[in-house]
Order: sequence, then C-alpha cells, then structure tokens
Amino acid sequence: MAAGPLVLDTFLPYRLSIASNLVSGAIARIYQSLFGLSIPEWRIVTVVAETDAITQQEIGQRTRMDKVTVSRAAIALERRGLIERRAHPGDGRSQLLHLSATGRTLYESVAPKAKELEERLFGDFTAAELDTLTSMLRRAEAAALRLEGEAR
Amino acid sequence: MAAGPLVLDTFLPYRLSIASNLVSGAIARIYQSLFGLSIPEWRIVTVVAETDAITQQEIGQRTRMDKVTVSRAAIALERRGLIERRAHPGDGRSQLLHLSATGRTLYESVAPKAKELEERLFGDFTAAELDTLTSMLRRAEAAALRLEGEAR
DNA sequence: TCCAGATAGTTGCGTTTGATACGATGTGCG
DNA sequence: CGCACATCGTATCAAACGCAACTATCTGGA
Repeated sequence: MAAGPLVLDTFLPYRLSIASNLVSGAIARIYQSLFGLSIPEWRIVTVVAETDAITQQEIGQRTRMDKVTVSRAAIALERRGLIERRAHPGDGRSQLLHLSATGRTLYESVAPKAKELEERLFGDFTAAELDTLTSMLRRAEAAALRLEGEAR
Repeated sequence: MAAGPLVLDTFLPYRLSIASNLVSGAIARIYQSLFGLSIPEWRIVTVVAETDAITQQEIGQRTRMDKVTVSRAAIALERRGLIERRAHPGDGRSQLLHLSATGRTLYESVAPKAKELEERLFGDFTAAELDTLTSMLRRAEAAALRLEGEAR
C-alpha cells in the first residue's frame, strides 16, 4: 500500500471515481442520443435480454440499483413498448419482465454498440490487463461491502 | 479486447461504475459521520490543503467537479469556518481559498483517516498492482475524454 | 384459520445535481 | 479609449436520486 502523505491525485478512491464518472458520462451521452436510453434503462434492457424473464427485485440485486430506480425505469420502458410485464405465476406481488419484439430489436442494435464502446475505451488493453482490471475492481467492491457491513 | 457477446456482468464500464459507487458510497458515509463533510467538501479541503491558496476554477479543473458544485461546497465550508476566501490580487472576479486554522486542524485528522480507508479498501493489493490499477484508470479516463471530444 | 411480520413494487418528498442564465470583472482589438 | 467578447463565481430551475412510507400480497406459527 502506498505510504507517505495523502495526495489527492493518487488517492485511489478518488481516481476510481474520476475514471468512472468520465466513462459513465461518455456512455450515458451516447446511449441517450443514439437510443434515448438512460443508464438504468439500458441496464434493465440488457439484464432482461440475458435472462428472458426476471423480476424487478432480481434486477436490483444484480445491478445494485435501488428498487425505486428499477421501478421507474421499468415503467418508462413499458410505456415505450420495449418491455412487457406479466403477472408472476405464484407470487401476486411480483411481475416478470421480458422484452417485447421491439425491445429485442433495439437490444440487438444496442449490444454491438456497447461492445464497440468498450473497444474504444479499453481497446489498447491486453486481454491479461482486462482480466486484471476486472478482478481488481471486484476485489475493491468486496472490500467496500465489508466496510459498509462493519458500519451497521 | 474481450470478444463474444455482451454480458453485462463482465462489461467493463459497468464494473467500473459498480465498484466506484460502492467505494464512494462507503467513503461518503464515513466522512459524513466522522467529519460532517460531503465528498465535494472533502475534496476541496484536500486540494486547498495541498496548494495553500487556489481559485475555485482551478479546483474544478483538478477534481473535474462542476463549478456550481465547487461554489456551493466552498460556501458551506466558509460558513463552517473551515476555509477563508480572500480577494484574488489582480483579478476581481476571483478569490483565493485557503484553510483556516480550524480547517487545517480538521485536515490533519482527515488525511490519516483517508489513508486508513485506502488501506482497508486496497490493503491486499501489492504495490505493483496499485500502480497498474492507477495507470489503467488514467488510461480509461483519457479514452473517455477522447470519446467526449469526438462528440462535439 | 388467523394474524404478525416479511417482501414486491409504487408513490411522496426532501436532497443533490448540473445545465442555463446572470452580474461583475477582465481582455483584446479597432 | 471603448466596445465586444471571454471568464469567475452565484443564482435559478428542472431533473435525478434515494430514503421512507404505503399498498398489496405472501409466509409461518399458534
């Protein structure tokens, strides 16, 4: 671990926040202008596409989005006809989300664009570097969760 | 670069956002409860401590915070007596921020706590890993900035 | 069976955020 | 020197966010 005095510019949580905000900001602007999707909406479309049918609660767990955020984005997506919500057989409180035909079509143009953006952002990383980065991020996530856990 | 279909869970911008939100969230809560400082306030205190006297505009550039965010946090810090604002000699529009005695005292307890948190979050990373992570984050920042640049 | 407590999703509301407009000051060109 | 334009910081307003309260439904134990 870095010894010595605090220097904001090299303080890792700070660097992480700066990098994440820049990357998220760039992507958010592009998705908004190309597809009219916010980040929560985009995440939901992707998760629903990957699972075929999923509850809002599960989406929240997977993506760490607040259930309120999921609820609002799901309502917006339904209004736009991109997803459909059916009663959950066996649990009347819940509903299963899945893509409409329109939603699936949209997803099929969104997904390649996502890969392209990833390529543009991380294209000069080697495969090994990408693995390293991913695993470091997961380690940091786990540590942050531990820290939160202690607090309560 | 990762080939194959989009899988949200391994999509790097997504992982970056999740990690950053968890880390920032944990730190924000701790700083709020220990020192009553928001993240923007904390950043300003740190930058001012490092530079001794700096304009709000420069703070914004360094930390990538909006000038509105900086303005509000600076006003709050001045009200609490942690920083002082003096006329900028040679530019009447601007002002130089510096720490008050109280602010310096606070900073001297904030800084070690920051190092401690960094240690708790990234303590199991080797020095080499930390360097790698930092430089990868900087590369991603640069790529995101290029992407933004193209958009306009 | 019935009721207390837990859970899914929505709504309300206060806070935070950032784009835009503004007032004040500074700068450069004619 | 004067006027158009840029820049610093603040104010304003609308949108995003997340906690807490709420409704409806489910679950387990007496």
